[in-house]
Amino acid sequence: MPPSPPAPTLDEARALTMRLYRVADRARADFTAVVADLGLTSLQARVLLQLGEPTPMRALAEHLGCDASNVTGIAHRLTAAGLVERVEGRDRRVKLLRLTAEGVRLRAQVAESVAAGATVTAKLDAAERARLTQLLDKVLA
Amino acid sequence: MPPSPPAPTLDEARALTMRLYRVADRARADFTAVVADLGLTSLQARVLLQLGEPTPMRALAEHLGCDASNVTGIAHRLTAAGLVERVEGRDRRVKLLRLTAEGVRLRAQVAESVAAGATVTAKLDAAERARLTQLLDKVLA
DNA sequence: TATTGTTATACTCTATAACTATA
DNA sequence: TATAGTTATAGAGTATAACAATA
Repeated sequence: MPPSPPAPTLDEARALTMRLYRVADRARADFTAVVADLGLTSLQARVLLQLGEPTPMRALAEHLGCDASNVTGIAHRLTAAGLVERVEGRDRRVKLLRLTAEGVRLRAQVAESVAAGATVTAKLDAAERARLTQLLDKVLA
Repeated sequence: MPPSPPAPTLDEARALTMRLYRVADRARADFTAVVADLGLTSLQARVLLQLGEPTPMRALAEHLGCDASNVTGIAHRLTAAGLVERVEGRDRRVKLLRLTAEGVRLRAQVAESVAAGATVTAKLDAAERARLTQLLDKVLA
C-alpha cells in the first residue's frame, strides 16, 4: 500500500472547501449584523479596523482588494460620519486616512462587539478553540 | 486550581474570531476570483450552487440572507444569462427557480473550479485537513 | 387577513476610463 | 513618464415601502 498522498483528492478538497465557505458565510453574516447595530456597513467597519495607523488611500485599496477609485467614496462617507479625516503625506500626492477621536472610540467598540457577538466559535470548548486557532494560523501562514 | 472555564475570555474570542475572519476573507476572495472566470458574480454562483433542486424565490432569499425583493433582480439577470427559468408552483403565488441545461452544466463547473482553486486548504496535510473538517462541522452544528 | 412575488426608490460597493496634481 | 487621488459612469447588491395576485 502506498503512503497516503500529500495532496487532497478533488472530493476531499470540495468537502472541506464547502465547509469553510459555510463557516465564512456565517462569520460574514455575524460581522455584518454586529456592525450594522453600530451604524456601519461591513466595508466601513473593515476600514475602521484597518486604521490602527493613518494609512494612504492606495494602501487601503490594496488591503480591501478593490480598485483605488472606490476609496474616495468610502472616505467621503466616513468623513461625513465624522469618523476619519484626510491628512496630506510627505509625498504631497499621497493622502492618508486617520481616525478622529470618535473614530478611535467606535473602532474599539467594533472590535469588542465583533468578538462578543461571534457565534461561530461558541460551540467549541477551550481545547478545540486552541486547535482551531493553530490550524487557521497554518492556513494563513 | 479551578477547572478551565468553558466560555472563552473576550481576548481569546477576539483572537480566534480575527483569525476566522481573515481565513473567511481569503476564502471569499478565492471564490470571487474563481467564479469571475466563469462570468459569474459571487452571489450568482451561490444561487447556482443552491439550485440543486427547483427552489421558491422566497426560500432562496432566506438562504441568501437578503430581502425577498432582491431575488427578483437576481432572477432577471440569471434568466437573461440563460442559466435559470421561472416555474410556477402548485401554490400559484409561488415561483420556483430551476436551472436550465446550461445552468446545470455551469453549476457543476463552479463546484469543480471552486474546489480546485481554493488555496486556503493547500497548506495542510491530510490529518490536519481531517481535523479542520471535524472542527468546522462542530462549528456549523 | 396573510403570503408571494414585483415594482419603485435610494444607498452602497464595485470596476473602467479620463482627468489633475505631483514626483 | 509614472503614481496618487478624483470624477464620471455604469452595473450589481442591499433594504424599505407600496402593490397585485393568490391563499
